[in-house]
Amino acid sequence: MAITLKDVAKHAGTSIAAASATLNPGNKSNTRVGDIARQRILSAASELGYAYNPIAKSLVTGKTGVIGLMLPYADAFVDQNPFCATLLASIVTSLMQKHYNLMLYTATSGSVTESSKVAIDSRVDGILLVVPPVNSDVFAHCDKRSIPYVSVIRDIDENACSVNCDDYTGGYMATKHLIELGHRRIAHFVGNPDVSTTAARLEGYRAAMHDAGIPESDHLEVPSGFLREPGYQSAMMTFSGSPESTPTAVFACNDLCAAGALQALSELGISVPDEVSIVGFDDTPFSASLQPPLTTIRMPIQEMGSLAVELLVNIIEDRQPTTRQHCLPVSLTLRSSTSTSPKT
Amino acid sequence: MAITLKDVAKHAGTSIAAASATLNPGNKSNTRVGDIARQRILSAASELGYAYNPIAKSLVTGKTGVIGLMLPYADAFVDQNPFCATLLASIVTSLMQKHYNLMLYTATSGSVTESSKVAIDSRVDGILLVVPPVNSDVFAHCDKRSIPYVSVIRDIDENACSVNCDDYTGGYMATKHLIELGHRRIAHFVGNPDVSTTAARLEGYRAAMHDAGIPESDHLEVPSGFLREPGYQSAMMTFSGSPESTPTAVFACNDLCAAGALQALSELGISVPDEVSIVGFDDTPFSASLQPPLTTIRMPIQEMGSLAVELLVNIIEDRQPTTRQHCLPVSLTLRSSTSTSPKT
DNA sequence: ACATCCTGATGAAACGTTTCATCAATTACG
DNA sequence: CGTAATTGATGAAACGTTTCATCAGGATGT
Repeated sequence: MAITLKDVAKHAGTSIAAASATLNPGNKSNTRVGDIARQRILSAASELGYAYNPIAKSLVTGKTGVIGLMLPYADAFVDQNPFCATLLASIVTSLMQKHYNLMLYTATSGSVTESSKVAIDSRVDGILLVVPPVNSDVFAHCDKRSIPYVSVIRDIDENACSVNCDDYTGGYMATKHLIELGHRRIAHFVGNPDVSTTAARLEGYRAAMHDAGIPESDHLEVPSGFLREPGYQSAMMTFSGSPESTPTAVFACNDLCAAGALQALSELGISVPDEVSIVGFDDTPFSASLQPPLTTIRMPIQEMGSLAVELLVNIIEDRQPTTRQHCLPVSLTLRSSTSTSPKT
Repeated sequence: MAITLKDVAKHAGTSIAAASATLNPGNKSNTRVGDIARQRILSAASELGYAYNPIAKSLVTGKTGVIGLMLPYADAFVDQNPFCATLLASIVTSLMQKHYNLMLYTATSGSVTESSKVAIDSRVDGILLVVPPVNSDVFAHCDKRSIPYVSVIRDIDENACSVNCDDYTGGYMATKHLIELGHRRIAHFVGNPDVSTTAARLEGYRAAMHDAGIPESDHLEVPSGFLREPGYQSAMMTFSGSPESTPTAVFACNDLCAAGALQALSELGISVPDEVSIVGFDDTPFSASLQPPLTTIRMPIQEMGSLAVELLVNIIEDRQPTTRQHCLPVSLTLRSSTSTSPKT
């Protein structure tokens, strides 16, 4: 049916080895082929419409040129969080530059390990694990099959590679920004406990509060989540009480959560930022479209994606990276959702 | 190095064929294996830690169990339009249910054909082409290699499968909604000319205007685009003139464009919907987070994704679909960005 | 003139499956 | 009881590459 190297070789009157060496860029053999033969092979190939079969190559080389990307929380993260799209775009772009292809896997929170097995079994050269839940044992499975991996947005043991951003400092900066605007009663809408950034951002918040000498009684940690809906709910609960005991500012665990809070406050008739200030975390393209445009902590999402790819490809190609644990800096993006405390 | 079927067979004292038939679900051969042998093979496999090699299987069966997804406009569409994320989530979910894996490819607008060749050459079983530019000859390449494909959001010739939504009716409904609210000077922010939906939505707009007997002079077609920035620019241009000659409503080509317009109007101090009404198109999760929440035409994005997968898998598995061209209905989602015309 | 080295080239052995053709032994059937 | 069908099982030939080992001949070096 399909045209193979054998057909091309026969048509050109050369050996299969010569045809392989000529037509294939990645050929590592010491097969040499002269100019006359090369020309004949080339024209035979184009004449017959030869289509190269990477499957056969993979079988012998043991490499597929494919890396897997595991995105958990299929229903929520991929669909709803623009952060995911930005990361994905960055990863796929970096990967194509390095001539790797991308196999995409998703999982629900309970099935990360299970789904990762599927990925591992499909013989990818390496795998990128994004936000792997804290209790997951994916890493062990990768090790067992000796598949290289890089974890994105989750610290793991020091032998493995990971790419993070400085969530702790981000939490600290966000909170400090609000404190400097004169706020003292500052709520933190806390993320999901199975994501490792949650704890880091919370710690940053607590540290900033303590460093400013704000008493525990003014701390307000509201269990929330990384989606719009929990942000909405948390804001509804927090701001339905009497105005005196209510916080004047919120540090939301991410922008989506902040968007939900914004919506709730709008419905409650509470003005942002005049009555309540809000800071988010992520700075996705859509955060600037919110009304008011959201002050937030900028995560270097694109850089994280390309760095993760860089690391993984290095490991795959046997260039062990010097630094294995990366923590990228964050910064404060000032927009219009924060202003001085009304009680100052 | 790795454990193969041969190792398992030797350890179990059976033939390779028996081991293959036992350990592999998709085995189509007539090889029969009894209970005793089966048990020995099973335990040998788990004892040795046998890892199945799909590459070898693909080589002989000619199937990879992988379908390719081509997302063009890598820099803009994937990164910025939440519509893309929703579609992607739907596709990958449907695909996993059918036990296919997803290989993701992106391209810039100029390189769709080029990038698709990469996809085709990597031996996917089929390919999903999303929003293929109108002048692209990807289809021809797929045909040449006889790779099945389904086009999403673009009509093509009647032999090929495609999944669309009813853009024409959507444009008509959006415009008619504004007309029924008493608006007569209604602008349409037109999308990019290389996307086939652009023309359909524009036609719907024109038809609704004509059917309402609104004179050509009240039509206002502003070349814009599917992103936030062009929406912003178009609104800035349109609404900087004197209020009398200015439209009282806008039908934006999509929600992102509408978001940009919303931003511009907010900066110009023009109230939505009190002074100007806006309708979008797509209804992505984020459109409800805009301020005011956006009235828009709902595209059945998830259904389109799963239908496209359904069709493609059917073709791959030799069940020719009865209907090849699909056009899914759209509906009007009423939110707060539209109200009666101030001039009524 | 002899050993050495490079160049161009080739045949064949992998890689790990699937599956076809074949076979012996058992069971079913009329 | 003889023939046919079924069951359990196997060896070996694909699938389309890569790459190793080998070789002939010409050039080079001493």
